[in-house]
Amino acid sequence: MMSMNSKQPHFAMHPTLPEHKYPSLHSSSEAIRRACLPTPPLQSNLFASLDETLLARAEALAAVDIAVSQGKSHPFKPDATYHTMNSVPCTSTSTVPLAHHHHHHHHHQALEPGDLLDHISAEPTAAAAAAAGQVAAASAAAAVVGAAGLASICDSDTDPRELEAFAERFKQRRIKLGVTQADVGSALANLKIPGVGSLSQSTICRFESLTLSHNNMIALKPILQAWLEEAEGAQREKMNKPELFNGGEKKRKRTSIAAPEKRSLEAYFAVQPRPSSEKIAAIAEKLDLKKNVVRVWFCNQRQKQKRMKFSATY
DNA sequence: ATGCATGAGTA
DNA sequence: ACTCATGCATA
Repeated sequence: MMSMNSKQPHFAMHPTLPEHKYPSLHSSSEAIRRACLPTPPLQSNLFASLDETLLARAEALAAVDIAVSQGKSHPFKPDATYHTMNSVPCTSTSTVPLAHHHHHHHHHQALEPGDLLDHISAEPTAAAAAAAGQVAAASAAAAVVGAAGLASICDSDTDPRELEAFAERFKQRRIKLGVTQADVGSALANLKIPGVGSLSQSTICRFESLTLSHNNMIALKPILQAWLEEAEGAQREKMNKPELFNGGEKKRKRTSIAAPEKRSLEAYFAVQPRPSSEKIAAIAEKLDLKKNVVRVWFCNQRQKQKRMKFSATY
């Protein structure tokens, strides 16, 4: 008696449609993103296997940053770390979500010191490359689709421009309907689309602002499009009631990493986006943060790099 | 709107 | 132990 109300079997791309699957959506798109990204001038560890060097350097950078910013603004640091560390292993916050699945190829986890490349010359058109590599997606309407159909869907649905345009239209029309992002999220469950449950306000917001991965945008588009059409079609109906109240559940406390620590983390990240477990531990200790907090921070940071908005995918 | 977190699926 | 899709909590 604690979690069973909220969301249920989330939409999972297309668990009910075994017919199509993304060929190699990930690998290709990911590779493209990396190739197109500004690629920060890191890899400074061609010989430096010394963690200390990196750490020190990163810290130095952070220090400089701090000094500069505060040198003309505040006579002293705003506030030290005040992160609410609740050692409680949120195991009770089980929200029973998703049931997705994906598959990528491989990505070297251990970046060996001596890694070159990273400076791939920009490919002709990211869009073209993406279209070529990503011959998939389309969950809702993907029912049958012949060769021709597939081709067309491919093109229009994977094009970042189209996605951006759709996101814009979506928001516009959503507002026109006088519906909030949260409303949309919960209303999705009413669509009764196999494998599609409700989504949070967060996700709808991120869709509209393109702060989701390219693949995620592609997967969500048909679903939101379907909702939009439904909603506009029955523009007279009354929305559902999100009657959601909590019966004394354990609230999750969000950890807050103070600005100074955050700057340090960013400095480390610039040098080594994928620190080893040991380095993470070292960083955690230096910043007086829990190791897990640091680990998660890096994970989230990596995800951010892949979001549409900032990925130079186009 | 966004930061930190969870968990399924992988490798 | 990572990636990816998502979400709760919060600014």
